[in-house]
Amino acid sequence: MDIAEKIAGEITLSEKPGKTIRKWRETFHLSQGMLADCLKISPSVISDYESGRRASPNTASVKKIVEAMIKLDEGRGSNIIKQYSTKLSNAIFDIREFTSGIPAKNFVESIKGRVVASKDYLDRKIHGYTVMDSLKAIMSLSSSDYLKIYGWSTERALVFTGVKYGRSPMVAVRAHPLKPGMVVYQKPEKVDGLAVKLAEVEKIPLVVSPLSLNKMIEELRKL
Amino acid sequence: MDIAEKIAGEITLSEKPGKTIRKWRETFHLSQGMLADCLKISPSVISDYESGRRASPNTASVKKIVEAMIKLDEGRGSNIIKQYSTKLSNAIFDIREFTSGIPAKNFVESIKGRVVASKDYLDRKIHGYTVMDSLKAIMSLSSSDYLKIYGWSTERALVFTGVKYGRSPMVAVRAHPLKPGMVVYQKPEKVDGLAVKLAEVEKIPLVVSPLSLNKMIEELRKL
DNA sequence: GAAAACATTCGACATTTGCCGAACACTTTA
DNA sequence: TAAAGTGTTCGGCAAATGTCGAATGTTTTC
Repeated sequence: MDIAEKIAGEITLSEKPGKTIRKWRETFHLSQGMLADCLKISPSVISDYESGRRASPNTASVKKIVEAMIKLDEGRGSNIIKQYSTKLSNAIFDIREFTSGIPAKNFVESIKGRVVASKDYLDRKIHGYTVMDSLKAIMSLSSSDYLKIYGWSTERALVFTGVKYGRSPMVAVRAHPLKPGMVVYQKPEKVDGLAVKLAEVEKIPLVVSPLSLNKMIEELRKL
Repeated sequence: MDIAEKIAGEITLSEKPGKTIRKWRETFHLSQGMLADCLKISPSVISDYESGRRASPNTASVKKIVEAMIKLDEGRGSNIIKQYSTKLSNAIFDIREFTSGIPAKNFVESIKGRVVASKDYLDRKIHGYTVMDSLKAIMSLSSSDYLKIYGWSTERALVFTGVKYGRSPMVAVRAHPLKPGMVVYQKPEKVDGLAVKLAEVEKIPLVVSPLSLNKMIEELRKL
């Protein structure tokens, strides 16, 4: 279930689809002109929709509009979800997007990591990372905050510090709809068997790094 | 986000809306005739939609169809999510919807429960419950499966058995977008402090029952 | 204040949809 | 096998939509 589906569903089920279209356009901070340009149609079409001149747009039109809004937001690198990031908690030590994807293997090497689960899934690219304190993150971030730690891309490594056995982070990852490209535990005492199993089921590489927090961030900054 | 929105969104975003309409109609085990009767239209209309004769149904039609499907399933007391319960892992011991909401306090009393967190939020109604094995559920249910354990209503009690300290279930609840009306631990050894904190943050009553699994189910069946 | 950006209204019209019902086809039940 | 239940196809047609562009209005920027 992604955001496109949610928006499309909401528009479709609305008594006034046009109003809902406008609501979402404004949420994305898009002008009618931008939307119309993206769709290569006249701006008056968007205005007609939003005013309710057409009481019941067809699915093809709604689909095009929703997809255009998402595409435009993506193109600006500041999606609506990121706008809500201003209130990040102090659970996050570092969060970065790479300018281009880093091979997962290189990422693991940079933190002298050892893969303990889903080793077969290291052929992917990592587009960013988030370093956070395990307990604080779980304590302070509810499910709707998770998109904050994912930043622009879910193709990222979630790095948990303050991990003893690492069961809770993997449970949280398991329960949440969005999945990271990799999970890293920084200097755990030991890795919990259930965490390994959950990582295998989710096909998410689970990596252990022996570096100190500062050293690890230092190395990640070099990527 | 409810299931109507998901279905409507999926239909709208589909390249072949008609096929998706059919998929969901069959998922609900409804005949075209039933759907047509409910909507007071000719069955051939439904057939035309599903065949794709109309490439792009309008939002009003999709809305009516989706709402009719949901209404018909409700009227039969066996919603589609419940039907998936037959394929649920053996993590689920019991799942039920009440015909009307039960006061949370009565629910707690029936299982001789003791509230250990969010006691102030017991003024709500509980519309159903799901009894599951904590570890098995976490292991076998990913985030998209959570709707299975929630049944038709999220206003339900999630009852976890096989709980030692109860941290993982609360972590999972914390991470997931949908929140239950109550969380119950059946005979835990002890209750983990973080679990209590998470329950307080989420404003979800956390209840401990001293009953055996069978005894507790027996009592819940009496509600 | 002027220009640019953004938005609205509305006539027009080709195209598509919502819906009907007749005729037919297929599947299930007794 | 016959009847009942379910589904399909398609001609027909009124209504609605997608879209244009001209004319107009509103807001923002310099």
